[in-house]
Formats: sequence, structure tokens, C-alpha cells
Amino acid sequence: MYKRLTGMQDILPEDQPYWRFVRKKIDQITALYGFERLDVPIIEETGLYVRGVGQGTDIVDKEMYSFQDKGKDNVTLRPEFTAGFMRSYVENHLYKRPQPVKLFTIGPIFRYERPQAGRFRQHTQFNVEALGVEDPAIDFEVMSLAHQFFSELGFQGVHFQLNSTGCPQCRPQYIERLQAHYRLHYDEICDDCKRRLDRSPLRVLDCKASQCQPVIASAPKIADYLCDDCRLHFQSLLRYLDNAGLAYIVNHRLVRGLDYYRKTVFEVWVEGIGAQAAVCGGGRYDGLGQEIGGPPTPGIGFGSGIERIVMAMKAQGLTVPGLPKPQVLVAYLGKEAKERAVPLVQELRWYNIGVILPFGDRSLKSQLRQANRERVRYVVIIGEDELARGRAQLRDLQEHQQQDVPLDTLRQWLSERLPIKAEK
RNA sequence: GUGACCAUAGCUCAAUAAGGUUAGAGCACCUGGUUGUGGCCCAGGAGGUUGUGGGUUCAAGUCCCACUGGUCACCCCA
Repeated sequence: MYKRLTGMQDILPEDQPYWRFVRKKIDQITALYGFERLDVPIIEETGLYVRGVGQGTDIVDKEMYSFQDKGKDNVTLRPEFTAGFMRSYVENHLYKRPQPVKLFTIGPIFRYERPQAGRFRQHTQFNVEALGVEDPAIDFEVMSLAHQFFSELGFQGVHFQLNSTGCPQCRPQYIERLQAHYRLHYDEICDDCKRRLDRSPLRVLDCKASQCQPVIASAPKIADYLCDDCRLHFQSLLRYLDNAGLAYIVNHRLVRGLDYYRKTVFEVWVEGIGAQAAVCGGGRYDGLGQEIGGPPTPGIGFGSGIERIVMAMKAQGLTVPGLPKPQVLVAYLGKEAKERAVPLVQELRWYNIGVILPFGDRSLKSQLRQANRERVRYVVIIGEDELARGRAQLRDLQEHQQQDVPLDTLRQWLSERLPIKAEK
């Protein structure tokens, strides 16, 4: 028997209402904010991600689905969207268009990780990117979109974890101070942090080991080391958020694992996805354009995992509308009645009336049970008697009533009361 | 990559404190109780080589080992 690959999952019909709801909200919210859809390939040259995401990051070092194709090209299943977006922006000369270019997409992302609650090797990401503008007002716009998105999905008290991670002007000085601080406490910190100190120093701030907490608490804060440019940018953003009443928590420990982030970084946390909290993570990546060989291009965006959103929605008891389903079942008794039922079902569907046809020549009782189970409103019953008279029994399962109607008026009778519609 | 836990019917679980005959139940499914009438109820039915492979034993779902898979957590992230 074949089984799903580790970390992959099937999205069964019963979960589709959530997915439909989230996708619909994505379409609405992006249209409202003026973001256009851009779809990029699911597979790119490996080099794009190695350069874009950065050597030394976990993604590049151990999480990419990379392989050589039949033409001996080194390719990789996309582990994130932003690098591909920047590639497309440069390749299609989108920088020639009025800036910013505001884009979004939704699609699968692949990372070879050990699965756990809220983490999969393939997950679906809603990505929003605004390229070409440095103005902190666009940082605000992107965050505002995220805020409205989650609020309208039904989440209560949506707020941001927010920080600035500086830029190449100021970050190095801060990192030196941070490393100096950690060297003073070298014996007290965990092994992971000893490793991080050289490879990815900002990450020590994110450590969860209890022994590291005092060292983190006494560590210098990057906010005190930002250059004028970064500080003013951050202050403007905070002001916009304040004025708009969007809640945030400045979290000095919030950092990113990817090299290209500058200045603004933010996340949205929600309850209900196990040890994971982030349902949205993003930031500014002004260095990425040049990194992959394009023009210097400011950009800000976020990614949001749909699986995590759905999981959190369920955990928090958020409800979504049901999907439309047929409201009529045509039951038949006997071979000749079936001969008439099959084209009747076809006809009704052509007139936009959703119909279920039972299969297998089962008893009327069984067909009615099915009708009840599938919660249709009406059952059309065609038997020998009815067939001979050119009529059908029309049973209303909700009102427990039944009437005898001419077969050729069924279409009109039903279409008057049953345009196909969503359940409840 | 590291660690912990888990694996019995489609699903959720049972199977006397440390082995003992044909592995049970609820839900779901099918059939019947009404020559052709749903929900509720009643009766019946189908559905398992107890994850795989070894081992211990007179005897293994139960004990031991390995493997596979899953879950959760770490690393890290959505």
C-alpha cells in the first residue's frame, strides 16, 4: 500500500470549507488593498535560493528539496516565495512599472523538516510582497492588510510582534556588542547558543533554553544601536500603527533566520497550533534584489501558512460557511424508472438545480436514507405507477409532505424554490 | 539531525495487577422490520493475517529485539 510521504498531507473534503473560506478572504483582502496576483514556478534554479535566502541559513543548509534534473540542472522545490518573486520582478522588468509593485500569491512551499504540530514538509503559503518603495508607510500597509485578513477570518485580538533588525550600516556594530556580552557569559549559555554566536548571532535572542534567559534579558537591545535611517523608519512605522490603532508588541528578541531581512520584522501569533505560534511572518528585505544580481530593490512582505490558519481556526472554534450542495435526490424504482431518472437528473442540472442520483438499484427505503443523510430538501420519486402516468412523487423532507406532480413540470417547480446555494 | 511517546475494524477505544481457547464495543456502513417512503427504534450483516520481521514460551494483541510508520518536542520556522 502506498502512503503519503513524511510531512505531506491530504486535505480531505471535510476540511475544504475552511480552505475555501480562507482563499476567498485572500482574494477579497488583496483586491481591497490593490495587490495583484503573481504566480511563480514551483521549482527554480538552486542558486536562486542559495544566493537569495543565504548560505548558513537552515533552509539552505538542510531543508531544501534539491536535485539534478534530466538535463543536469541543479534545481530546487521552492522553500519560500520571496526569492522567486524578486527574480520575477527583475526578469520581467517589473521595476519599470509604477512603483511600488504590489503582489501576492498562494501556493505550496517545500522544506525538508521533521514534521510536528503545525509543521509540514509541504505547506501552503499566502504571500504578500510590495516591491520598489522604501517608505515605512508601505510597511504599515502590508501589516494593515495582514491585520484585517486575520481579523476578518474571525481571530480575536490580532496583534503584531514587531522589531527592527537594522541594516548593514548598523547591524554589525550591534552584533559585536551582542557577541561581547555573550562572551562574558559564555559558561552560562546553552550549547546551541555557543554555536549560534558565530553562525547566526541574532538568533541567540530567540533561544528558549532556561539557562539562556538571564543572559538574553541583560543583553544589549538592537533598538539602542539602530542608525538614523533605521531608527526613523521604525519610529514612523510605530506612529502609523499607533494612529491606526493596530496593536503591536515591540519584541527585541524577534529575529529572522533569513539573511535578506532588514529593518522591519514582524509576526502574528495565534493560539492552537501546538508549540508553534506564528501564523504570519514577514519583514523588509531591501538587500535581496542586489543579492540575486538585480538592481537595488526595496521590498517588504509576509508569508502566512494556510494549514496553520485552518488549524488555529478549528482550535479556536471559528466557524465557516458550508459549501453548496445538491438539494434534490431523484429516487427510482425499477429498470424503466431508472431509464427515465438518468436523463431527468441531467436535465435538472442543466437548469442549475443540484441533484443527486443514487446508484446501485437499491430499495426506496435505502434511497430515502441516503437523501436524509445528505440532507437534501426534496426527493423526486419515480416508480412504475408514476412513470405510466407521466408524473412523479415530490417529497419534501423538511415539511414531511408529498405531492403528485407531472414529470414535465418538475424542472420549473424546483427551479422556483431551489437556486443552488450554500448550506446554512 | 536529536529526544520522548505511540501502533488492535473506516473512526474512537476494550481485551482480568506482570501471557491462556473462535480479538470485543460504540459510531459509521449495508440489509430487513412497510409489494414503493427518510430521521427515532428494533433485528441482523459485513468489516481484523492485532504496522512488518524475528525471538522467548506448551501458549504472544499482551514479554524481548530490530525495522517501518505516526505523534509530539528540540533545532528552526509558516
